[in-house]
Amino acid sequence: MEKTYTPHAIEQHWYNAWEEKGYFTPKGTGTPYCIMIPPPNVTGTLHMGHAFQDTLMDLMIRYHRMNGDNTLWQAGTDHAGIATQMVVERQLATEGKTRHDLGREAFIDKVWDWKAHSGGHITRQLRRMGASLDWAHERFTMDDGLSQAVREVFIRLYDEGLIYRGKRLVNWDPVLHTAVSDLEVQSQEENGSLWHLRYPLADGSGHLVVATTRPETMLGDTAVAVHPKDERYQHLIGKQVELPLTERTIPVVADEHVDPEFGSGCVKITPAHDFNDYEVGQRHKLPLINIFTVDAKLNDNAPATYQGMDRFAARQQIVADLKAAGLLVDIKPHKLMVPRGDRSHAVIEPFLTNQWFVKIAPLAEPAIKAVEDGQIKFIPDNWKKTYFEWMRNIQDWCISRQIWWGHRIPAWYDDKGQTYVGESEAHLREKYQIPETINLEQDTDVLDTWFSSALWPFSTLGWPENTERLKAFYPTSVLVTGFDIIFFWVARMIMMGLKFMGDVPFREIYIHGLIRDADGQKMSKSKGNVLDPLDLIDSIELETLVTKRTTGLMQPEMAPKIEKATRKQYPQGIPAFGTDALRFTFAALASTGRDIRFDLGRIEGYRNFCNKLWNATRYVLISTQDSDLTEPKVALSLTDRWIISRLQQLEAQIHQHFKTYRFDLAANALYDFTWNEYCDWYLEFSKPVLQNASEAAQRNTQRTLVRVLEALLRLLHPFIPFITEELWQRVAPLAGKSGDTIMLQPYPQPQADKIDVQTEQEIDWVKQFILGVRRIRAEMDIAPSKPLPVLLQNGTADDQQKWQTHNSIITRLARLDSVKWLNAEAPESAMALVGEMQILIPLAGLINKKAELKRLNKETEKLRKELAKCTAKLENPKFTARAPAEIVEKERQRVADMSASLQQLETQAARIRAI
RNA sequence: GGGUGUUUAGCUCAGUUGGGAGAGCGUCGCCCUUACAAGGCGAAUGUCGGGGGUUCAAGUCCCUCAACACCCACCA
Repeated sequence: MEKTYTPHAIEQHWYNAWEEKGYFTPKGTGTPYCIMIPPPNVTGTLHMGHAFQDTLMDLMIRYHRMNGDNTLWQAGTDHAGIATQMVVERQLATEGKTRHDLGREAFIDKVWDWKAHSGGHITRQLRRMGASLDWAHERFTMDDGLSQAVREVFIRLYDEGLIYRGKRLVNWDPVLHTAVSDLEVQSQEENGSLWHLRYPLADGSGHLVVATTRPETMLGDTAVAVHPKDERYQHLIGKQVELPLTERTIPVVADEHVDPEFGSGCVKITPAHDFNDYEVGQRHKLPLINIFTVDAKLNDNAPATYQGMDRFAARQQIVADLKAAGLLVDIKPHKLMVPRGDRSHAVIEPFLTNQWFVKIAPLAEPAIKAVEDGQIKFIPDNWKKTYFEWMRNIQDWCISRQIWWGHRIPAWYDDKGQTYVGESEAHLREKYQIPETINLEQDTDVLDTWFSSALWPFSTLGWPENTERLKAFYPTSVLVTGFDIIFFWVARMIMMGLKFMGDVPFREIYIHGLIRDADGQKMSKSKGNVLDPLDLIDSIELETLVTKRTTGLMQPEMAPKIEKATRKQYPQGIPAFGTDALRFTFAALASTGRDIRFDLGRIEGYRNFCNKLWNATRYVLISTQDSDLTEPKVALSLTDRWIISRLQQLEAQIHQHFKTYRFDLAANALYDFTWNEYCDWYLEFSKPVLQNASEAAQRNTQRTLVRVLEALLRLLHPFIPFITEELWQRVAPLAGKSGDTIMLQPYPQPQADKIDVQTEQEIDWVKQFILGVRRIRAEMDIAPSKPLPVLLQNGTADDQQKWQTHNSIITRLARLDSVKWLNAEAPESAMALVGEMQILIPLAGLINKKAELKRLNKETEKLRKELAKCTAKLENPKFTARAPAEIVEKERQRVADMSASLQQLETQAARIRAI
């Protein structure tokens, strides 16, 4: 076995072997356990958020698979409509073409082509993470089955009146030429101006002043509104004003929407280009005048001089023209929230178009109830508040998109504009007896990507067919996702699941935190602080990292700053830590309800942990070579029983932590047991046994070394699958285990009868003894190599018995020379206490008197403080009267123990002083 | 404006029903002790954000203030 752990040598090999042998496919028997992967975009590359999320899912999946459940982790990717279309369009752009040059069909072929060649990137990366997804049943949101499910859902919702088409004001992306949903609009604060414009009254009796951040929309104004109770403007209500730059006059209306405190208290109303104004327009039956084209250029409804101008050019021109006409009163700087498309970053325009909507209220109601009733639980529980907040204020969902890549809306129109919704043109002609002479045109729109994602928990399992997989795995067990898509995805899956399956899509929703950089900043390309999980696994040279971080920036001027920071933070680049270390880090940091700062120090520490495990295994293998490890013929030793007992306690904890999604606590418990109990103590205990003890005792210890390690590897496997498989292959045969893979071995279950509290206490005594000697040695500056003579005094019969049992271990681990029980007066010594028993190390030649006094003093002080606190508590009559009896008793015991120790320490100090 | 979270050692974070403040990293000593220097042994370190309250007892429960972070909605 190699002396040092090198992750690369083992990872690739084991993953391929697992996948080839079909270990990721559900075994078909046992309790079903299922997680649906949140389908990554087919265009995507794995980022830290994915890596974290997928690690958590793989942990649960491997845990349940080992527990014997019928375990499915459903694989798949999302067609990601706009994102994918943009990728392919960008590619076309390099050839100087647009999608319109190709036409719809050829373009879509091109996208499929792209998917076939480049679409598998992220699934390959998932494999590098060790994710045990059922690749054999991988799905894609646009494959035939899922497309069929999408049509079925659309048609059924339409037939029930839950999908409708209407001309509405929607969020329009003038760059992508499509409607987007409310959720896809990101508002951000930007600097703008508030223009104060004068509108003359039509009767020539004066004017009023409106304030606006968007002067160009004035060309679409159809009213001015004032607050009905605003005393300043009572006389204006019902009058007409001349709309400057146009030939039109518009009315002054009274509406509650107006805030008299803001601006001038008069608001221009543009119903076709503002959501609030639209509402006002509806209330007052105002006409809607659309002044924009799909590119947000001024259209034919605008005066001729402005037609064809871009909205921002038109703004400047209109302001200039108003100024020239003496109608510009004031320009004030003003901060405002600008709505931008989350994909194109273009300023979103409220725009009047025909779109398809899902009537959401009837679907939301049962979805709210499911969470209220606890049929679905959020973890952490708080997220349900966010969920309710949104669901109770939910708006109809605009599901049509004017792009090409996606599920085509299954609606056809005849020449008279009659709408038919159905499976296909042929079906419809059949169903409605439409002769071929009547032309049917399919709607050109496609569906919002999230429409198909909403069906993911059942469409992937074969719905609308009632397949075996669907029966077995729906509802799924848990959904693991980030808070950012609770609205986009989680809520919509719940609504669709309840509607079409009659049951919730998952029983629990585990919401994890965000991975941030070491300074707590969000990772983003523009900040140049992105870490690539694959670089952490494989390593990356500084120069490559710098190049990676500084190319393709939206703001290239940031490059020098990013380069400098990167060179400073990673002067040596990033070393290879391996997948297991990365996974363990994610697990260890995954406390619930908290974002994670990812710090290289942590992953390094856990890489070292893997190395520790590697070397411990090496020791065990070396120590058990050619040994007979059959059933023990004599009783196990106390140290053997101790580590076995500790192992049971660990196993119980791990199960508990999985149940409560506390992967951090599970990882810490495993780390602690492996390093601080198994390696630091048990392996050390085993050394004297293997050198000196009887053959039977040796065999028992060898057997225990192997068996505990074997169980430990299984416990660790969900966290660090590669190294545990590699090591298990070597250890398992010695432990009498057979099987092709650790992946399918049973997860260890605690056995209550092997928990032995008394033995744990006894070994604790041994540890205290050894630690006492080590402390004196270190603080007295005695060379670790020098064996020490020790005298024992004041011990009980029990202490003597324990010493008898464990003397060889203690002698070795504490490096003792000789040990004597003392009845007579002790010579001048340094002292440590184990309970009442004194461990004395004679001063002669070894120990500095002053140093020992100082050391005793320090311990005495600490004890005295603690004792004072406890005594005060006990002297309080209210405490003894009201606190539970066992708490009072515990305090009394502590005071007794501390007083006894204190007295011994003081006597010892006095003795040394007297010398 | 509405909502949610966070604040514990130098740093990153645990702290389960209120009952002796913990871990990792870092720091400081000593050590190449035959599994491991990616290591071993030992040590130091806290007005648990501030204030108030409930309680015999508060990091933990309640109120309040502050700082930071995030989400939703917005004033044209």
